[in-house]
Amino acid sequence: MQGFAQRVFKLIAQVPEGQVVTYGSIARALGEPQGARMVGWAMHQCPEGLPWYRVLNSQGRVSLPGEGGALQRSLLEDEGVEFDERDRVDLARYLWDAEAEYAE
DNA sequence: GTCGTGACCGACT
DNA sequence: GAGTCGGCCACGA
Repeated sequence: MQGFAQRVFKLIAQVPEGQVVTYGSIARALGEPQGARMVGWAMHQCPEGLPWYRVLNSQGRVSLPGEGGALQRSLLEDEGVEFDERDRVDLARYLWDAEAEYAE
Protein backbone atom coordinates (compact mmCIF):
# COMPACT_ATOMS: atom_id res chain seq x y z
CA MET A 1 0.00 0.00 0.00
CA GLN A 2 1.11 3.56 -0.55
CA GLY A 3 0.48 6.83 1.20
CA PHE A 4 -2.91 8.42 1.01
CA ALA A 5 -1.66 11.22 -1.18
CA GLN A 6 -0.19 8.73 -3.64
CA ARG A 7 -3.56 7.06 -4.00
CA VAL A 8 -5.25 10.40 -4.47
CA PHE A 9 -2.81 11.33 -7.24
CA LYS A 10 -3.25 7.99 -8.91
CA LEU A 11 -7.00 8.41 -8.94
CA ILE A 12 -6.89 11.96 -10.24
CA ALA A 13 -4.51 10.87 -12.98
CA GLN A 14 -7.30 8.62 -14.25
CA VAL A 15 -9.90 11.33 -14.59
CA PRO A 16 -10.75 11.56 -18.30
CA GLU A 17 -10.57 14.83 -20.18
CA GLY A 18 -13.73 16.89 -20.11
CA GLN A 19 -14.85 15.42 -16.81
CA VAL A 20 -14.42 16.35 -13.15
CA VAL A 21 -14.42 14.72 -9.73
CA THR A 22 -15.23 16.09 -6.31
CA TYR A 23 -13.13 15.84 -3.17
CA GLY A 24 -15.89 13.76 -1.63
CA SER A 25 -15.96 11.33 -4.56
CA ILE A 26 -12.24 10.83 -4.35
CA ALA A 27 -12.40 10.23 -0.62
CA ARG A 28 -15.18 7.67 -0.99
CA ALA A 29 -13.48 5.95 -3.90
CA LEU A 30 -10.47 5.47 -1.68
CA GLY A 31 -12.61 4.07 1.09
CA GLU A 32 -12.46 7.16 3.29
CA PRO A 33 -15.91 8.78 3.24
CA GLN A 34 -14.77 11.30 5.81
CA GLY A 35 -11.40 11.91 4.26
CA ALA A 36 -12.29 14.71 1.87
CA ARG A 37 -10.19 17.01 3.95
CA MET A 38 -7.11 14.90 3.42
CA VAL A 39 -7.75 15.01 -0.29
CA GLY A 40 -7.58 18.76 -0.05
CA TRP A 41 -4.33 18.43 1.81
CA ALA A 42 -3.01 16.00 -0.79
CA MET A 43 -3.86 18.42 -3.56
CA HIS A 44 -1.64 20.93 -1.88
CA GLN A 45 1.28 18.65 -2.76
CA CYS A 46 0.01 18.67 -6.34
CA PRO A 47 2.75 17.04 -8.46
CA GLU A 48 3.31 18.27 -11.99
CA GLY A 49 1.47 16.62 -14.83
CA LEU A 50 -1.57 15.98 -12.67
CA PRO A 51 -4.97 17.25 -13.87
CA TRP A 52 -5.59 18.90 -10.51
CA TYR A 53 -7.95 21.34 -12.16
CA ARG A 54 -10.48 18.55 -12.68
CA VAL A 55 -11.03 18.41 -8.93
CA LEU A 56 -13.96 20.43 -7.58
CA ASN A 57 -15.75 20.59 -4.25
CA SER A 58 -19.14 18.98 -3.62
CA GLN A 59 -20.96 22.00 -4.98
CA GLY A 60 -19.26 21.85 -8.33
CA ARG A 61 -17.26 24.96 -7.59
CA VAL A 62 -13.52 25.45 -7.66
CA SER A 63 -12.08 25.99 -4.21
CA LEU A 64 -8.73 27.49 -4.99
CA PRO A 65 -8.01 30.95 -3.62
CA GLY A 66 -7.07 33.77 -5.97
CA GLU A 67 -5.91 33.25 -9.53
CA GLY A 68 -5.72 29.49 -9.27
CA GLY A 69 -9.48 29.37 -9.41
CA ALA A 70 -9.65 31.43 -12.60
CA LEU A 71 -6.92 29.30 -14.14
CA GLN A 72 -8.71 26.11 -13.19
CA ARG A 73 -11.92 27.39 -14.71
CA SER A 74 -10.34 28.34 -18.00
CA LEU A 75 -8.50 25.03 -18.22
CA LEU A 76 -11.76 23.16 -17.75
CA GLU A 77 -13.65 25.32 -20.22
CA ASP A 78 -10.85 24.49 -22.60
CA GLU A 79 -11.80 20.83 -22.29
CA GLY A 80 -15.46 21.57 -22.89
CA VAL A 81 -16.66 21.76 -19.31
CA GLU A 82 -19.24 24.51 -18.97
CA PHE A 83 -19.67 26.80 -15.98
CA ASP A 84 -22.95 28.49 -15.20
CA GLU A 85 -23.38 32.15 -14.22
CA ARG A 86 -22.56 31.22 -10.64
CA ASP A 87 -19.20 29.68 -11.57
CA ARG A 88 -20.53 26.22 -10.92
CA VAL A 89 -20.15 23.07 -13.01
CA ASP A 90 -23.13 20.84 -13.73
CA LEU A 91 -21.94 17.82 -11.79
CA ALA A 92 -24.83 15.67 -13.00
CA ARG A 93 -23.32 16.10 -16.43
CA TYR A 94 -19.54 16.23 -15.96
CA LEU A 95 -18.92 14.28 -12.77
CA TRP A 96 -16.67 11.27 -13.28
CA ASP A 97 -17.86 8.37 -11.14
CA ALA A 98 -14.60 7.71 -9.32
CA GLU A 99 -16.16 5.10 -7.04
CA ALA A 100 -17.14 2.98 -10.03
CA GLU A 101 -14.39 3.83 -12.50
CA TYR A 102 -11.30 4.01 -10.34
CA ALA A 103 -9.23 0.87 -10.63
CA GLU A 104 -6.63 0.03 -7.98
C1' DG B 1 5.04 12.28 21.47
C1' DT B 2 1.71 16.33 20.96
C1' DC B 3 -0.42 20.22 18.61
C1' DG B 4 -2.06 23.00 14.92
C1' DT B 5 -3.38 23.14 10.28
C1' DG B 6 -5.86 22.11 5.89
C1' DA B 7 -7.76 23.59 -2.09
C1' DC B 8 -13.60 19.48 2.57
C1' DC B 9 -18.37 17.33 3.69
C1' DG B 10 -22.88 16.75 5.58
C1' DA B 11 -26.39 18.21 8.59
C1' DC B 12 -28.66 21.88 10.66
C1' DT B 13 -30.51 26.72 11.48
C1' DG C 1 -28.93 30.55 -0.41
C1' DA C 2 -25.70 31.66 3.44
C1' DG C 3 -23.57 30.79 7.91
C1' DT C 4 -22.05 27.55 11.71
C1' DC C 5 -20.35 23.13 13.79
C1' DG C 6 -18.25 18.71 14.38
C1' DG C 7 -15.65 15.05 12.29
C1' DC C 8 -12.07 12.63 9.87
C1' DC C 9 -6.60 11.83 8.96
C1' DA C 10 -1.70 12.92 7.44
C1' DC C 11 2.12 16.01 7.86
C1' DG C 12 5.48 19.47 9.72
C1' DA C 13 7.29 22.04 13.68
